Amino acid sequence: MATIREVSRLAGVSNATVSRVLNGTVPVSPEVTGRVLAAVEQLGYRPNAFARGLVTNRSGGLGVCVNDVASPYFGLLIRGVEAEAEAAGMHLLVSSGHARADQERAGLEFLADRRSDALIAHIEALADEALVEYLSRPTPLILVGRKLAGHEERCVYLDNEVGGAIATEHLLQHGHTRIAHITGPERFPDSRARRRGFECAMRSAGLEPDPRLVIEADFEEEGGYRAMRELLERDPGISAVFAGNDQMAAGAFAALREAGRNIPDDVSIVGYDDVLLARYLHPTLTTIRQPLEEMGRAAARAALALVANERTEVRNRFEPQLVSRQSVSRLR
Amino acid sequence: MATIREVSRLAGVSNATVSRVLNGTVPVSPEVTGRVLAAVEQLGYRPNAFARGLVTNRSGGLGVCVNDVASPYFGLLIRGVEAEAEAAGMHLLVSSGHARADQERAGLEFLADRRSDALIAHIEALADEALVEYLSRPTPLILVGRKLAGHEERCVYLDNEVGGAIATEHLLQHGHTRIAHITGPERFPDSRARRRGFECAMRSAGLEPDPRLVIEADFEEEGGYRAMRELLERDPGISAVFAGNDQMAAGAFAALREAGRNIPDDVSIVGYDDVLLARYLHPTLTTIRQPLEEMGRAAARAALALVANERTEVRNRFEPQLVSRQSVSRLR
DNA sequence: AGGTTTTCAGATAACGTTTTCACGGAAGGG
DNA sequence: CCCTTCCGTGAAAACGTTATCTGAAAACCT
Repeated sequence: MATIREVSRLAGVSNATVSRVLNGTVPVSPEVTGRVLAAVEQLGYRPNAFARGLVTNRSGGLGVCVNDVASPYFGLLIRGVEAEAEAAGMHLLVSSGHARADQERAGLEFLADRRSDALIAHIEALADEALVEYLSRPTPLILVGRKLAGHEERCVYLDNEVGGAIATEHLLQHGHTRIAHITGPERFPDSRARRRGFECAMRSAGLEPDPRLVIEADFEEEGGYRAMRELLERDPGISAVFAGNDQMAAGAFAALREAGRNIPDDVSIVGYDDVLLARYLHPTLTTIRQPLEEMGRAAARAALALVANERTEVRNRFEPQLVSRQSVSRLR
Repeated sequence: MATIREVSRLAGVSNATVSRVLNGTVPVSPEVTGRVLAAVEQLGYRPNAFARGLVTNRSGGLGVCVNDVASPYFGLLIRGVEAEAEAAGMHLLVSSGHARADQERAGLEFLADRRSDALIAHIEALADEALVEYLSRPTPLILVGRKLAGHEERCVYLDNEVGGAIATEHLLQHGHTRIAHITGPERFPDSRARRRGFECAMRSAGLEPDPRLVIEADFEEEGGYRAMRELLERDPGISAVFAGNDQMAAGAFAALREAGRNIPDDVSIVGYDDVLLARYLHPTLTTIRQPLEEMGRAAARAALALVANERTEVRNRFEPQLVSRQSVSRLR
């Protein structure tokens, strides 16, 4: 690979001048600029990112730490981040935390060590205190999908309690009262918030949520399937289900069909997230939309602002929104 | 951030010794090792990746260029790459090409400039000649989902023509003869190969494929929906459809349902890819499985072998496989 | 015991940029 | 026309590692 020195020799100038032409930091005469550009072209010169980073202390990289790159949920999030990063001429470094504290920790340190200019992380396992400590480290960190009290400006989040309540109210409004709830893993703050929303909405309607109708699953299709079977056994009279995410709702679909129940005539279902598959299910799934792509963009903008040390105003708080499709009907 | 010099001063040794302890390149006495490690710990020292890269010319990064990080297809691929990279202590740089030649080019150069140790790319728009040229560049490149004649060892691919044929034969075996085909964009080699497989299988069965029953769409749900409507108009007597990917099959589902056709009793459908949603559709989708995650792993292993200059034997060629579910039935 | 090898650790030279400082010449002001 | 300001350029000093080259002491032979 050609170096900046070779370019400078060929152009008959100093390496400093080549640097100036390429970065546009200081005006250089048109004549010299032309010679430099020609030499760059001729040698196919590409600046060495390591050397540049060593002196500027910038990598142009945005670190992203999520659970699983292949899940539709994170796919959308990353797409948003990527769009914003690309527009800013930055690239993405990704790392998976797999929702395990040690791996999340390793992922964050890994990305920071590689000198990401900033980090965006969807952390599920690490405790609040640990995260607060990370917030004070030199690499700017934006948390998405989580709200840290006292650090809201560093978080891009959505009120899952409100989302859980909206989902539940939608079912209540359709006349349902025996409503079951399939939650995500207890250890995820999101799961707990959605559950609180569910319980709160039930109580507001004068109904005491039956603990036997709340069952924990794993945010996966298979878990939703098993949970639904268990629920039908516990109470065959269930007329509606609020699933903690769309994948579990899809599993519940399968279990209900297997039990000969029609959706939505016998049992209504509301999901959560509005990932792609919600529109592919049959009947299409009524769900709570999280504007994931937009949240990814917002997180990226916030991160980039921190890097540039700008006081850009970004949107931190997003609202869950009901997307009404075909999986809910009025109780007969 | 603490530097290696500060660590060396605190430990009362030279910076070279600290480097040796940390990298284990040369034996160092236990006593000195202990002092160094203690100093590292005390200062919270983290080696500077830029400085290290500058001298080793390694970044520990694996560049990945795909169309769209959020699509289920690429999600699986990336998951495979990521698993293998993580095991090797490398991290992922990702960039989107959006299936446009200029962006694919920009993505590859971007990643190479950032000194990825190797690149893995799913290139759809760039021509073969351009790719061959990239193969000769200093950064090792592995192509996935594409076979470059004469460079098979640098490609991880699947025979889409065989896949297209398998799908079609499956429908033929169920007695169907009026079979339509919804292809992906003509400009994608994969689309063309699947189509060739379709036509080949038809001819082998003594049927001349009707060009009016082959229609081009965009690999998206919406495109599949429109294509299916158009097909029904052209020939209401179609009894089976081979869709170029699962998303378009899902779109076709919607169009068929809208037209009052039952799947699979009135119309049978076969998809392609076996992404997550194939199992969520109702009825579940019979499709051609591409072992994407495994292909991602193979590509990563091949790339890592190139970096290490090893002659590791990796699997280049994968076989498409029929996954029989509920969307195909015997012609009545 | 004397010489030779081995072992461990220090000094220092890269690596390829950006940036600071200095300097000569041109332009501008009185 | 001289003095000052400004502009464009070059020389050289970082930036923080790893790796090479020495050197001193310790261990090993005969």
